[in-house]
Amino acid sequence: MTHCHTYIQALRNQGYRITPQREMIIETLAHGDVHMSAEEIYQQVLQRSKAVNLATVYRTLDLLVDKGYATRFMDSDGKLMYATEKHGTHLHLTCRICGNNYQTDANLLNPLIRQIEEMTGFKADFEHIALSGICKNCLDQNINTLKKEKEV
Amino acid sequence: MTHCHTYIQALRNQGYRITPQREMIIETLAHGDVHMSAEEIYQQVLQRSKAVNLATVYRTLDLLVDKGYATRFMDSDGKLMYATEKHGTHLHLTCRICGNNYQTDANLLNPLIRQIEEMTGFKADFEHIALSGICKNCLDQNINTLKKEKEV
DNA sequence: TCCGCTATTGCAATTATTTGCAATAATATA
DNA sequence: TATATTATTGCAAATAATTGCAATAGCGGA
Ligand SMILES: [Mn+2]
Ligand SMILES: [Mn+2]
Ligand SMILES: [Zn+2]
Ligand SMILES: [Zn+2]
Repeated sequence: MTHCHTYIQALRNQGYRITPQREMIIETLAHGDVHMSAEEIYQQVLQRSKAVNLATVYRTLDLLVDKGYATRFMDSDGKLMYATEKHGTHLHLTCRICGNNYQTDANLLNPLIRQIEEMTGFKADFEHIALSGICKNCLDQNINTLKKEKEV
Repeated sequence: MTHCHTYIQALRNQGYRITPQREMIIETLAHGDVHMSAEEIYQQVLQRSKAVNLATVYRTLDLLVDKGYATRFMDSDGKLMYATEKHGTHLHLTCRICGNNYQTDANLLNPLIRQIEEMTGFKADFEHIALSGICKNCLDQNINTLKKEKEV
């Protein structure tokens, strides 16, 4: 019993109809790579059945994101990527200089999420977040350049 | 001397050419609403001069984001929005149920950013972040429904 | 099992964003 | 100020993502 069945069951309980398209799309995302684009999911589902449409993939992904079962973020090429939260939470650090992507323990977010809840009552999902900044390598290499920029 | 001149000057110092298009686009974003779409900026710049192209707006906004002078996020309609960091840092909380958008003191992020830097050396920008979750209102109203979902 | 209701799909059209390329214009240099 | 260099622009085409609508098919009830 894998987690994609949890999502499917939860959707059914909320009154959503379970179509073969939705099942295949959810299974593909849940069992595939951590991050997948709509197009990648579409191509994989196509190999199983001709009865899918890219628009349906987008709509199903939207539904999953709405429900909080998946997260969406924009990769460095500007394309939207999706991941189920069951693949583990993410904290992406993207370097503005070299473009490298670092992943960090998402537990770092726990205190932030707890504090937001205490202060505002808002219960933030413990999910994928992407922060941009400058990585250690680039900081070291560009320390002089950066100093000059700051002086402006 | 407004902050848009700071960005323009910084770009010049880095060897970027300062064109009237770039000036107008940067001024418009820096002096306009906190969040603006590329299309909105384009329309405002058009009123000043016919010599702008939407593609140039997108390219200039990309440059600002790359340099860390502006941030980009996707609004609830799926459109990309831009804001200069000089408009103040943001912490958006978007409710998955009612769709409302709450803004919170971005200083909440300070400890997280500090901890990331200590652990990884990555210097995250102190910038616009959007978290999704469920707001207090919706939590209260839907507490039973949510409980049921969890049991699945 | 069949039927009716209506959510969901596929398709095509629309909108949003990106990109290649030739023309233009910003800057450095003389 | 005139010239050379090359980054930037505008345009049009490509790609990514969304949406309206008629056809289809889940699912609950007879
Ligand atoms: Mn991720
Ligand atoms: Mn913002
Ligand atoms: Zn880097
Ligand atoms: Zn809400």
